[in-house]
Amino acid sequence: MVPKNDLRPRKVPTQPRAIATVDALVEATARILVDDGLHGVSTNRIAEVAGVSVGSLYQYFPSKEALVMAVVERHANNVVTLLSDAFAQALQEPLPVAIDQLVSAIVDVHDQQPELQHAIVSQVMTLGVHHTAPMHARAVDVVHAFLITRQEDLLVDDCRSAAWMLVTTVMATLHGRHMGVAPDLGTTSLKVQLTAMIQRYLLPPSSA
Amino acid sequence: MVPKNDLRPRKVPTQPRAIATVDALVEATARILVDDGLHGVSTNRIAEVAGVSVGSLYQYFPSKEALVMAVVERHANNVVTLLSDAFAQALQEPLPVAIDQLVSAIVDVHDQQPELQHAIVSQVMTLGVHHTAPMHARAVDVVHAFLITRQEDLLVDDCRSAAWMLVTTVMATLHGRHMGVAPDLGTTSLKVQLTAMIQRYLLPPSSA
Amino acid sequence: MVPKNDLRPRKVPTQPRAIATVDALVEATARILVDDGLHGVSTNRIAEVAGVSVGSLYQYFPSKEALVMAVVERHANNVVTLLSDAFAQALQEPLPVAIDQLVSAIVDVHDQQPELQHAIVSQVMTLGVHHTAPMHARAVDVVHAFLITRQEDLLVDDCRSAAWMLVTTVMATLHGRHMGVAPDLGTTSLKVQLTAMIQRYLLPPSSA
Amino acid sequence: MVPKNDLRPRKVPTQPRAIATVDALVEATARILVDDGLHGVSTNRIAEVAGVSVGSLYQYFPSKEALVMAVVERHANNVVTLLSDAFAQALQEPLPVAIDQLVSAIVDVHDQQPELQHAIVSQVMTLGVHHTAPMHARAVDVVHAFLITRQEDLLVDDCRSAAWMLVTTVMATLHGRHMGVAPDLGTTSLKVQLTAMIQRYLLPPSSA
DNA sequence: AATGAATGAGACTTCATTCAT
DNA sequence: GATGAATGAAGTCTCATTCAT
Repeated sequence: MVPKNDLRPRKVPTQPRAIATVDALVEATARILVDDGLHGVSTNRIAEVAGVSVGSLYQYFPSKEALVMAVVERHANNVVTLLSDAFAQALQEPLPVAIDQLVSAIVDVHDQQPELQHAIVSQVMTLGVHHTAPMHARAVDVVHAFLITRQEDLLVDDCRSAAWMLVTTVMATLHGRHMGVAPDLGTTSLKVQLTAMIQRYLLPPSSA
Repeated sequence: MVPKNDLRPRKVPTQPRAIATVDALVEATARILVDDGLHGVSTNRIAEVAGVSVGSLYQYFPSKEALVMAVVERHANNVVTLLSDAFAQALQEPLPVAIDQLVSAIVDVHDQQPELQHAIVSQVMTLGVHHTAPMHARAVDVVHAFLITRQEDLLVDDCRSAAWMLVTTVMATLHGRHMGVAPDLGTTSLKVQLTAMIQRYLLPPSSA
Repeated sequence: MVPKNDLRPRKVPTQPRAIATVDALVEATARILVDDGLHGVSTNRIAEVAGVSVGSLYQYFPSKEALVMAVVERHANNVVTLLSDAFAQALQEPLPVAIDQLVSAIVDVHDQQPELQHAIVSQVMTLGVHHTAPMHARAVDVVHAFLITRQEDLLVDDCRSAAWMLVTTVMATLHGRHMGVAPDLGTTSLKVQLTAMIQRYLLPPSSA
Repeated sequence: MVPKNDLRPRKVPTQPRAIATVDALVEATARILVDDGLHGVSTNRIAEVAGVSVGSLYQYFPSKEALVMAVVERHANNVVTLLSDAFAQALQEPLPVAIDQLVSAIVDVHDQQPELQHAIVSQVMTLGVHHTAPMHARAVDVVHAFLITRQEDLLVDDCRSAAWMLVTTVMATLHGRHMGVAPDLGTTSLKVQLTAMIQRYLLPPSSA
């Protein structure tokens, strides 16, 4: 596809005024992404919504893609922060409980800002998967590490494949919910189904 | 998001030459989609690649989006056609075998034109989910119908939710493969994992 | 400096309407160049002056530089055409007369469109010498060829250096005239001085 | 062309720190001019290269053009300083020797900073000749004065025209050298040719 | 005096779409 | 029917300049 140039911010603001500007820009980008999709994102529009001039935008971001990336990263950091507790606790629990708790936590986290969540997933791929793939890979690594520590209790032998399957599946169902696709499982229902699927996939029948 | 105007073709070509033109246009659109992503798709470019004038393009399609939609539909039809046999046969088999065969068939079908497959999934969502959602719904319906006929053999009680879970999961894993995400399961491995997951999800332990 | 991308026209117009458009564009560019200098040349302005839309401009030229280049080339062709006669005739004459005639012809040619002439020389260099250098080189070659055929009558031994000196000198004086520099030699005066300088430079005292 | 507003520096720095700032700014401008041409010169860039803030730049210079002008003037002063000795001495010598010495001195001086020299000549004209013309005129005046004192030994009658011819010719050949135009005379060769041309132009055959 | 954040006009360029031939 | 020249709104991005701190 297109080997996108450089999506890193141009400079990190230190003065409070500048920080506010950058914040407003990222915020505005997220808003537009949610309201109108990637299609509605334009540098002029972002600047306008942020109440800032285009010039300021380009002082901190090299392109509109960089701003979208900033939104993605900010969101990813939120998610990671929110999940770290759940992971820490799950390590202490017996597997069936751990799975239950983790699924629940993940679903809850993604219900925080569902529209942004969905916008990111459905729109950002267009910019080239290359930029979101690392996050997916990171998630796979985390799950993989978790599975290995419990391998003796699991039905699966290939932990890596299993980790990949789990991450992919969980992600997909989370995002699928907001696609307006019937029958649009409710939060509870989704938790139940996901937990069931994962427990049966990972654990021997007796322990579930 | 954006309530897209009208994406249906403007008129159905009857003369052979006209049919060839329309074909070339859709083909060209697919090619560009695969090679450069949605970003590279422009009406002028399509016309050029198709070896046709822009004017002709607008004689048959009201907009660029309509052409992309035509690509999607053509692909969907291909998939449906290829799968119908597998489904017909699976109905005759005992459930575990049926699942095995269906998973295998679906994976194989999606391996037919993986780049186009991926391009469609990763790029087309931007145009608004509204247009791809119906296909997803259709798939859910088919699976739902299938599950209901076998309900007594299944572990699940809510067939609708289960159908949704299955379609979403299968789709996600199929598409995930082409995202360059580690560890990139091979065809066989994917079939094994998917079959395992689904069988355990649907069937009581004894029958698997 | 800057390795300018590609300054060649995008496509050659064949339809009369298109030819008129391209003509108007080049003409407009020349006008602006003369009136306001390179500084005043902008694609929007060119299109406006040409009575054409910007889109049309970009249909035929990849950039504003390409248009400036087209102006330069058109002018160069004019000059070459106008001079070829003079050169043909000068070959028949004894050297002092030939020099006289050639100098006279060149000065006259450059007096045709002095402002354009000046604009080109004073403005176009900024775009990188690379693009005008070939013309200079061509001129040097022509003069070199001429000198060699008469070498036995000349005072100079290094014809190549002499050719370079002559071209450079003649060019400079021609362009210097329009720079508003005192005392701004008149046409006749310039011819006299140039002829004198060149004849004494090239010919032994007796033959001048 | 464009009647440029006011290119004089805004205020003369007196404090050492301020002097250093101004110096750095002019120096930076020259560097950029040489490296990237006028095209690369922007106030922000100048400030950055000079290690100074844009604000400071505007404290001393009213515009970007003013800075470029400062570069030109600084260079011109250098040249004048370096040449004054040569001129003083040349006045004592017999004409052929004087010409020889002067040509040699001028060529040497221009070989000092050839890139800056070339950058100034090829780039600065775009800003409007008006600003460089005075320097040319001053040069013509100096040469004119010189010629008049020796008029009885010269072949020429119109000293003013001759002075103009000489300055224009010498300048052109000096600058032409750096234009990458074949055959790119070497320093010695250029001196020889220039001396020859000028001596024969100015002096009667017997005295050369 | 110096800083550097902010501004915004304006330059460049593309591309969906129309329409005369 | 087909063609492709023409259009111009809209988007991207830069850069000279100001001004509050």
